[in-house]
Amino acid sequence: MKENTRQRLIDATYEEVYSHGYQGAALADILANAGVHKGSMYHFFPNKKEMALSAIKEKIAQRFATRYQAIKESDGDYLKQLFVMLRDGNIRDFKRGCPLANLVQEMSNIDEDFDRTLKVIYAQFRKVFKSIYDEAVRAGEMRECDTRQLALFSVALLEGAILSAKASGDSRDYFDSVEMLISYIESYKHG
Amino acid sequence: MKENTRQRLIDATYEEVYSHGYQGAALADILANAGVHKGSMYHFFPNKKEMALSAIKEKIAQRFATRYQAIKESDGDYLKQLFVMLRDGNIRDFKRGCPLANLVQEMSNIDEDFDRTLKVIYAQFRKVFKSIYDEAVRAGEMRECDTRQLALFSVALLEGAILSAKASGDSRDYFDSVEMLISYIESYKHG
DNA sequence: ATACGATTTGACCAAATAGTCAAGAGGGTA
DNA sequence: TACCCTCTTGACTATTTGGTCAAATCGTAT
Repeated sequence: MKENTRQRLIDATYEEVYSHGYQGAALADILANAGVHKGSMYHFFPNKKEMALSAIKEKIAQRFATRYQAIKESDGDYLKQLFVMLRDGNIRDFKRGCPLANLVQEMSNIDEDFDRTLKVIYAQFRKVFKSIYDEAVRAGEMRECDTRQLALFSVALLEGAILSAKASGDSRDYFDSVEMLISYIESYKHG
Repeated sequence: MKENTRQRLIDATYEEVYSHGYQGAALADILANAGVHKGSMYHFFPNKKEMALSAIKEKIAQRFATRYQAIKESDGDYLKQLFVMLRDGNIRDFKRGCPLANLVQEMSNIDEDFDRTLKVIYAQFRKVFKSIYDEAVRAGEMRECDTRQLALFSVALLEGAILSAKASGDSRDYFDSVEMLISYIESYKHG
């Protein structure tokens, strides 16, 4: 039962924070959705902030890692797989945007602990992209280039594309942006 | 005195919301910074939300409009001017990020009134970019292309670049991203 | 069965929050 | 001077917030 309760809290916290931001996340709602009482929550976490940080670390980091790590660790067609993933609208929630970007925008300049935590996750995110490009270069799918820069550019555009769709309320803005990114990356293909 | 008070409230609200987000903006702090008493504020605005929406409209919209409008309405070297602006780090606050993006991320999926207001500003933003590219095409600075798409791509990357710098705490991420965008746009130059 | 640490319960608290309001100050006009 | 409308003052309220705590319960090992 112990791990169950803790996990329900993590899940509910992640959802609440994703939907309303950290500052807008009401502890009462988290508890109601998790079906956990207040005192019980304070048995597992010292306060709201630590619980939110745990939820972020465990949910977002893991999500990014598994999603892109799979591509990196496959045995070929790295770029093709990356493009499939970028084009997949089903893994995105355009209404709510990017969980990581939302939190960076809201919290990075407000709270040091959030800042530290988000820095790590964001760096991981970029690193995974770089790794995929490194593999692609090694496999001869694209020519030698500054993969770190390309990863930065890709992540920036990806985040901007998600933001555009959220701002306009039109998911086509995401797909159009991503399509342009893909054709840009394709210009790095062998040739 | 009347307009003075109102303007101080708008300015202080904008700063507070920019720094802490709307949900984290404390009315008490806004009032203290503006040097205005509570009842006085409620004479000018019906509530906190309307005051914030007014601040957003008046400050952000105007800011974007004037900043980019000037380029659009100049008489040549459109791309060159745009690049100068993009490269200008002095007009950016990398710690706090983009005032528009911050609010979109925080509020678009939470509150309809914010959503409507931000949609308008974001559309304006993209439209100004498109207009600059249209002028550049007309002036023969770049070849015919889908300027709407190019504007979308540019704005997405710009917002992503600002986010990257905020997330990593390193403004070079912004400059590097923007440099890549510029060289991409230059590939549209006549030839 | 008993004991004991890990969990759960829900009432309670202090602080902060946005918003209200009645009284008054100020300045212009008749 | 008297009037009136705009604006200001600051005390007050209702509500929500995150957080505390002591007592009850559960689960398991002895």
